Amino acid sequence: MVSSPLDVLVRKLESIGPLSKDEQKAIYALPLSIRSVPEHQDVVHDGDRPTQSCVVLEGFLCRYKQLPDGTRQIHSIHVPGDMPDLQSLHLNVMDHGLATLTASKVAFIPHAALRKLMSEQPRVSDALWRDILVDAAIFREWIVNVGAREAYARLAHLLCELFLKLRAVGLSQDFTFQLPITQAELADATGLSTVHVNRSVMHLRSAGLITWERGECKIENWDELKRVAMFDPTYLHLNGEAKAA
Amino acid sequence: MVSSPLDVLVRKLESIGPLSKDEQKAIYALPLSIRSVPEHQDVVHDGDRPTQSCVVLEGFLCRYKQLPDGTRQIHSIHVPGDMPDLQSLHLNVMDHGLATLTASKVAFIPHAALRKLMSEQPRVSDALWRDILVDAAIFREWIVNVGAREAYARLAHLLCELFLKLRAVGLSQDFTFQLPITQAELADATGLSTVHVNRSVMHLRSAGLITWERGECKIENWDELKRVAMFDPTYLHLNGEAKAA
DNA sequence: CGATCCTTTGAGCGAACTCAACTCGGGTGG
DNA sequence: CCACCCGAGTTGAGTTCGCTCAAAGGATCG
Repeated sequence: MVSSPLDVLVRKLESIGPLSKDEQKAIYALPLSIRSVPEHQDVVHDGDRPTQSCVVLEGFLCRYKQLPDGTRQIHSIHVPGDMPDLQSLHLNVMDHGLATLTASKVAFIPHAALRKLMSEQPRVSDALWRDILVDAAIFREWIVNVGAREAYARLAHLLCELFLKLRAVGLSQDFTFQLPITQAELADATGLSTVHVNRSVMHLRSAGLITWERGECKIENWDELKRVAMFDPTYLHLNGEAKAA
Repeated sequence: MVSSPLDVLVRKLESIGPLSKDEQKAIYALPLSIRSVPEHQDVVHDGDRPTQSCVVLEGFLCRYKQLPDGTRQIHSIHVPGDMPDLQSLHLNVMDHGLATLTASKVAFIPHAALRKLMSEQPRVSDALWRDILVDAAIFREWIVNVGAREAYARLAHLLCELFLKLRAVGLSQDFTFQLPITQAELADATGLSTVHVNRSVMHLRSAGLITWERGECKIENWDELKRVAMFDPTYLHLNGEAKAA
């Protein structure tokens, strides 16, 4: 059993659909440049024209836009295994920023190597495309989240999603996962104020749905959390085994 | 000059990047089944497993989700030239519905024919992928819209986007375009109540930014509308000529 | 020429916001 | 080793944006 920095990427892709040993090997053979990035720092800037795409190896990243009036809206949170700027392969210019939420380790892969891989390994290509499409499905659900759910349910939904994403790559046991981000960042992700995020988190705690201390979050009542979140995991398009709760 | 029902699709794809005559011919050669759909009717249901994808030829469609509590959130509005369920090519199950907002004409293309086209015409394949990626970019902007903009700016932004999308396929002259949808539908798209949409629309009118009568909308002050909307068209990834305002 | 759907307006309410202060824990330097 | 400092979390009070409920005008169409 080989161990590669890209194991987590393979696990992620396999959470959507299986890959053969050969296909996995082709992924492991990708040329990488690995970089450690401190917290709260841009990995890719809005307006950049990247020539490589990145894979999250460790830590949490987010994609965001900053409006002229100063508000920042986070529109996705990325965990190990994600490729948050894969779209730069086809869209030349970044229409948003990509930043670390926590100190992270990120692998960069030149576009040329990715294109070569995708043309030589059509099933890997399919897997990457599916990944992008699931990403888009998550965006859709986030529109629903910020547009249609009240604060309490909105927070609950975000936690449901993060939990399943992390578990799919083996980063959660017993309904427990690392959540080393601030409430202000949750606020930017949910379109709420920090104060109101705090009140909603307190409410989730007092309702016995979660605990969250020192960056570790535990879901204490998964069924009830899903219910108040109106959470339907279909949009994550996880395969069977990953889906079973 | 041939005229094909898919002209509008070619125009749409060319608004993102050019296509050769051969590539256009390959698109025109796609097998179609064209269907007229009355207003307010599902074209594809949530949970479906489509074996074909569709192209909007005439009318307005939307993608939406319905929550258990009854609220409907629209997460995209589609105009002629759009392929609103292209993702079903790679994601088997629909995680949302696709419905007409107005009486529409829709062309269905079997997945098999699309796959064949995409394998034989790599540049058409690229164009379709770019289309999907622009779609995802629009989702991201909608997250920002419902999450970070106040009602007035939110409506303004939606109008800016619709205008540019319609103009890109030749469906707008002189800042005028058909907008035959109800305020209740705008409410579902913006995460606002109908009443508040109405007040915001009235405000846009009284500020001299738009007129909107009998399904026809005219932008009276494009610069100011863009400004109040905090509208930056980068995310639409339109090519140069289409971008020029 | 009702019937119906959409828009418009009024009034009161409530969820979420802002501003501000206080707490707590961890880090840092004197 | 302790004082302090800073960022994050927490809590209170007042405000506001957007919501609900309700009803009155248009438009459109059998």
